[in-house]
Amino acid sequence: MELRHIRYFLAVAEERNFTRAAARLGIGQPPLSSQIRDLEAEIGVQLFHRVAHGAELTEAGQGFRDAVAPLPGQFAAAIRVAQRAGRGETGQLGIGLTGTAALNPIVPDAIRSFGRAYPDVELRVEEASSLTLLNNIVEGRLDVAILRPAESDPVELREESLAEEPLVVVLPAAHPAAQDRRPLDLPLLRDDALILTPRSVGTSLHDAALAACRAAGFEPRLGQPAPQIASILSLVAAELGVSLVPASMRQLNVHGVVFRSIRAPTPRIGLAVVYRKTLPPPLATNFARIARNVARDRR
Amino acid sequence: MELRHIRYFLAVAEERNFTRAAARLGIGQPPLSSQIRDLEAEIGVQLFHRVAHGAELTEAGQGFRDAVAPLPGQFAAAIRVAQRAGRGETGQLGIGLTGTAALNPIVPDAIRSFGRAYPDVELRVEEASSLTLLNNIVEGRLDVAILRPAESDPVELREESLAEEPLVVVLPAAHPAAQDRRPLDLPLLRDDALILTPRSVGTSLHDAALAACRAAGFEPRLGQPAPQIASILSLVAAELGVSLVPASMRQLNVHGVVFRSIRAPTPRIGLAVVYRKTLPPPLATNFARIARNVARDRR
DNA sequence: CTTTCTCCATATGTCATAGATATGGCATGG
DNA sequence: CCATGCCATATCTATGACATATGGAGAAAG
Repeated sequence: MELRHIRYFLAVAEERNFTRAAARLGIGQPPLSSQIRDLEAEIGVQLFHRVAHGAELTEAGQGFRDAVAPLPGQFAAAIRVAQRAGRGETGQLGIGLTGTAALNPIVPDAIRSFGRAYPDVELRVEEASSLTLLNNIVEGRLDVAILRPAESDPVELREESLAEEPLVVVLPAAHPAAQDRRPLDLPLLRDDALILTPRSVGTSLHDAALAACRAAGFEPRLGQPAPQIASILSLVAAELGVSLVPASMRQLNVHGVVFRSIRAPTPRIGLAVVYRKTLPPPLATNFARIARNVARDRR
Repeated sequence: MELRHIRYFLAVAEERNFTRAAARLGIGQPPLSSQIRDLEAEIGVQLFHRVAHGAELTEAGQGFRDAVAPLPGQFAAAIRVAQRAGRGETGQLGIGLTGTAALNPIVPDAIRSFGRAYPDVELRVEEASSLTLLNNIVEGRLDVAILRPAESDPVELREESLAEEPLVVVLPAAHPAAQDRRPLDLPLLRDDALILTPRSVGTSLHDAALAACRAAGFEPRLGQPAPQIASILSLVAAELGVSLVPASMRQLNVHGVVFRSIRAPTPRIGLAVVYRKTLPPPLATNFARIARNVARDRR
């Protein structure tokens, strides 16, 4: 049995007339009769009484009609579902964020915009280190991520830059350089311990901070490693050292720390949206597009 | 799109492998590839990622699978519905009864048996005059009826006799013949008014009663007509006359009336199940069969 | 790095069958 | 009684579903 038989059957059931039903279906009457006869033979039950003035449903035909009437609509609905999913308007989207990326206002903006543009998409947001996120995307556990891009990121991923922001210095409130509000000369920190997350957590910020110090002409002394970005601020507040962080972390109001911008050449760090180059979920590219738009409008 | 495409799609989606899916479907791999390609072209969306080790569902494919997975089962269910209805195991059955037929114990027995044998059939029982019932059956408003058959019943109906029962006389308790318990000689009633329903309500009992009197050698005097069978007893109790009724009406305990059987040759009246000769609903023939069985077992 | 295996796509031929056309039978109605 | 409307049968055509043969590409194995 094929959908064709159902469509033909329903047409005859509605018209109560083979000839008119055939016309409506755009075929001749004999093939329609033949198809209905085949259908009846297959299910072993007569569906129509052929009477002089047309065709009447039998009891079996009525039951059959009730059972199959919704089927053509379900076929059509399935097609629409597939098309919408193909355009990336439905489904699930797993978004990954790193600790510092989540603090950049572009990120909540982008997620909010996406949620409005694709209300039928189920969002799943998780925070993890850059390396975890990149791995998850490569292996398909995650669709897209916003993070700090690094040279070492896998080549099979597409990274689209969203923004660049300056690094700023974080000092304990009691630090001698904490009172000055002017841009700070990095070499002033040459004697302080530099608190960073381990390079295994995120290469980008780690490398950017080290590179900034070296560009300023000194090799920093590394202090205690911080397990996560947010805990850098706690360690600084505890006067265990100083650190360099993206400017957007200024919005974290941690007691006992002071942020100071850095005198030119100001080191900068990027923010990028990342997804698979091959077979990207349509949702992922849609999300990336919206994130780019949000970033552009903010610039 | 045809059901075939759905079956093929679901097989590939499950096997994640065109070759195995084709084997399971009993066709070759190239035609399967071709059918899937046609399906994708029709809905304009790629459903599978063709990768080295097989085929993976795209987002669209996953949505499509969720939407179409139940369809093959629904086709099968529709076939079963039609087959059951074709065997007369489901649907509605309209049963008509005349006033006197309803009193014969065969009738409730038959309805009860049918309800047990076909629990999925929705029963609709109505009581009306023979002529109304016969008309309703001819015109399709009713499927089957149990009534007192008459020669004048439409030939396009099939009547299957269920039983015959004797007529008995109904007398007012004060009637001179009411005391005797032996079978009564009909001519004893030649001076009493005979109370009957109008011939337009039911020819059978009307004619049978008149015929019995004439066979007994007298022309009865007709009393006031009774609108329904049951009201005959009330009119007799009111001493407006006597009547002849089927023996099964004895179970009506109306105060002030006495039943007496009739001396041979005892007039008899039939009980029959009636349904259309042409295009009888399967349920109607099933009901008639059960009614015949019940009647046979009671004999 | 080459070989081999696996799997899907392409190419081509065949056959089943959906459908067209022509016609006949059977009711109903003027 | 003939005209009309409707469905069934008969026959032909052509689309397309499927089989067979082959190619190409990636992964696994040597």
